[in-house]
Amino acid sequence: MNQTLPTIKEMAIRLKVSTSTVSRALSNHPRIGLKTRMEVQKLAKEIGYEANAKAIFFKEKRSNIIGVIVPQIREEFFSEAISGIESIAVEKDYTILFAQSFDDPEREEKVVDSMRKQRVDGLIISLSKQTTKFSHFHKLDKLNIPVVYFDRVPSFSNAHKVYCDLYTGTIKMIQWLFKKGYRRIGLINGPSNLAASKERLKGYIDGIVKQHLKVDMQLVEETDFSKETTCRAMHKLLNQKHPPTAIISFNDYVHMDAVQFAISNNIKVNRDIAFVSYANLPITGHIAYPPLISIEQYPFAQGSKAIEVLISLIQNQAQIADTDFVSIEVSPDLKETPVVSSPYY
Amino acid sequence: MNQTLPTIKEMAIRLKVSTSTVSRALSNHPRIGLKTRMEVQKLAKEIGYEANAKAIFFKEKRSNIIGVIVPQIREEFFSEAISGIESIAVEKDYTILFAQSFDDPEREEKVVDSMRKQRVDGLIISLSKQTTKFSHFHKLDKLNIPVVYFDRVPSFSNAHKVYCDLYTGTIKMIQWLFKKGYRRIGLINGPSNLAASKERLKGYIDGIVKQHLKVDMQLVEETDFSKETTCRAMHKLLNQKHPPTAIISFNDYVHMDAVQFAISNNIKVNRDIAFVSYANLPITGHIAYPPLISIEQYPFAQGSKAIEVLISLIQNQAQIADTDFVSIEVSPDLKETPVVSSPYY
DNA sequence: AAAAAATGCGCATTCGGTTGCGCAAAATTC
DNA sequence: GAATTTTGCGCAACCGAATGCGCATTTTTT
Repeated sequence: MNQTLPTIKEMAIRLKVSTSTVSRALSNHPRIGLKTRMEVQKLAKEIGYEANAKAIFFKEKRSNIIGVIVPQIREEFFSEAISGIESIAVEKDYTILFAQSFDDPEREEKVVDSMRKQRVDGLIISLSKQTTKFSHFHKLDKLNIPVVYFDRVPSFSNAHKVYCDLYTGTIKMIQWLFKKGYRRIGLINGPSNLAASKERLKGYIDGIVKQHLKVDMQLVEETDFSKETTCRAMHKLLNQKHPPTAIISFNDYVHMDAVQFAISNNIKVNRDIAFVSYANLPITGHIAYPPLISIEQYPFAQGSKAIEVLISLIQNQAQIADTDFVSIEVSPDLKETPVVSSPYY
Repeated sequence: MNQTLPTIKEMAIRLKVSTSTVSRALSNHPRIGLKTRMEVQKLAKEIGYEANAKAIFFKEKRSNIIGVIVPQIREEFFSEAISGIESIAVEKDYTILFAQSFDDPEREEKVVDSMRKQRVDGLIISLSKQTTKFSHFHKLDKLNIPVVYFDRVPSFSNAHKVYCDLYTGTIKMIQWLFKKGYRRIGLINGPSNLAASKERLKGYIDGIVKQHLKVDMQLVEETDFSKETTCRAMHKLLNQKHPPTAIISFNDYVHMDAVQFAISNNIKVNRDIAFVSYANLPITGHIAYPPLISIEQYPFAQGSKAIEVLISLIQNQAQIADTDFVSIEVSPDLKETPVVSSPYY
């Protein structure tokens, strides 16, 4: 067990030169003679010298570490996004410090604090559902730690953001349905207090209006994401005088529950009623009745974009005025469900 | 923009004491008088002083950072595992440095190296499918960085491991099927070169033998995880003189593809043929035909266990002999698919 | 009242590198 | 051959905190 690691000091002693010479020789400083340089580098290789990154980071006041906080990694959207973030990070020699808020503002504050204490070079975060306080983020400003919000972004404008515009996506979706001949379009939305639900509803209403259809709030139901309330919503939608001929589900999970309910009510999925959804998860490639189309939100791309923005912020920190805020809207697309290979365990 | 952060030096000057006094006052050293202590702590609060963790980590030679490497975060098994790791980490004031190998040994080596350079306090890793070289891990030993392998663990014994014994799980599953009256049990296995496939096959054979049934290799097919080969495997299984009455799929994704194929061949799922699987993913709670039972591998628990072992290794580093290796087998269970709420995007 | 112990604080070193500056020797110029 | 430039290297400061040791005071003990 090699308790003491090789340092430049040791090498300096062994080679009877100063530590500064060793340091410069290792970084190929032209002022160090070729002979000395070679000797130093040879010895370094021999004893397996490796600079202590902690010492350097300490002196240089950077760590090459980027913090990433998402509500829950088990949500496929976020695991894809992190995958995108991580793959760019490795490319650019950054590492990812990872944490989850579990949609709890208190935990979010705690993990943001711990990232601050670790002095990450920058932070990428998708906010918890309930975040209303931003004081823990302001503390980052004092340390000059740039923040890029993604997907669940704050509403104020003085922040760097990368997100997907579901409002427009919803309008596109309704346009698509209209073109296919669907006129009574239902929506199983999420809880009305969520921003994501409001966005969808706004897009839904404006989309309906845009096609010169009548907005009928009988066609809008809510789910709290449990199978029960989704089924209840389906029940209400199906048992009206004029039931919908197309149903938009809040996400692919809700879609699956809705489809199951439809089947058990002898409805021919995508024939009697068309089902469409948001998200476009890999799993939908394996289910019997995937949505006809999904709104693809490109989590991997959003993640990649977010870290690219962040790295440029980090590297140009000095030149950036407080008033330049990056705001990137990833345009959602309508996508049919692709066939995918299953992951391997 | 507060370019210069408060340091003990500044506080020392302002209070006309030495930095050592400030340092000790902040940590409530008894040798510092109560009055001085209070003054220092008051000023610290006022100017929002916070010790520079980098300086401390540098001096103390630890970072409170634990590295975690998995093949792919988008595999639900691993995202659950990391969730388990992260939740314990936050509790114990560690943070998680995260990376993926994407099942590429070269990338694995690269990310292990970057974790080493970052001087993580310890490493948790699930190996890539193809890892055969371990030199990058040996380099960690020199730095006294303990490693805990989980799920995909190496075969040599001198390593700390946490994993799930699928061999036993498979035997249990066959016993369960036998008790339910199934006698012709098929297996859609993964590629035969994978350790995970070998383990399942061994369990399958021994399980069949244990029930005094005859091993019939006609009942064992392979998939490369694409829908096509899974369907081909199903086709072969169904078109024999005596087709299986129960089918074990390699994982829930393969299960879904297999079930889809069965349905399109007018087979009543779980009536004509019983379907069982490994993994027990949250998504199976949303599909129409979940496996009758799944082998639950407790990824969250495995992750939690792994980090607990690692933290104890880190904290008792001095006392631990090189010969004490922890090896924890998480016992797999047979589980019916639970109904779950959908995650929210 | 002298000796011993407790109190309160500062000096200087350490962690492992990087870097500005200076100085001597060698090489070049005029 | 003197002046200038280039080459090669070392000294010492610095990053921000922790800490062993020592030195005065003050307090307690005998």
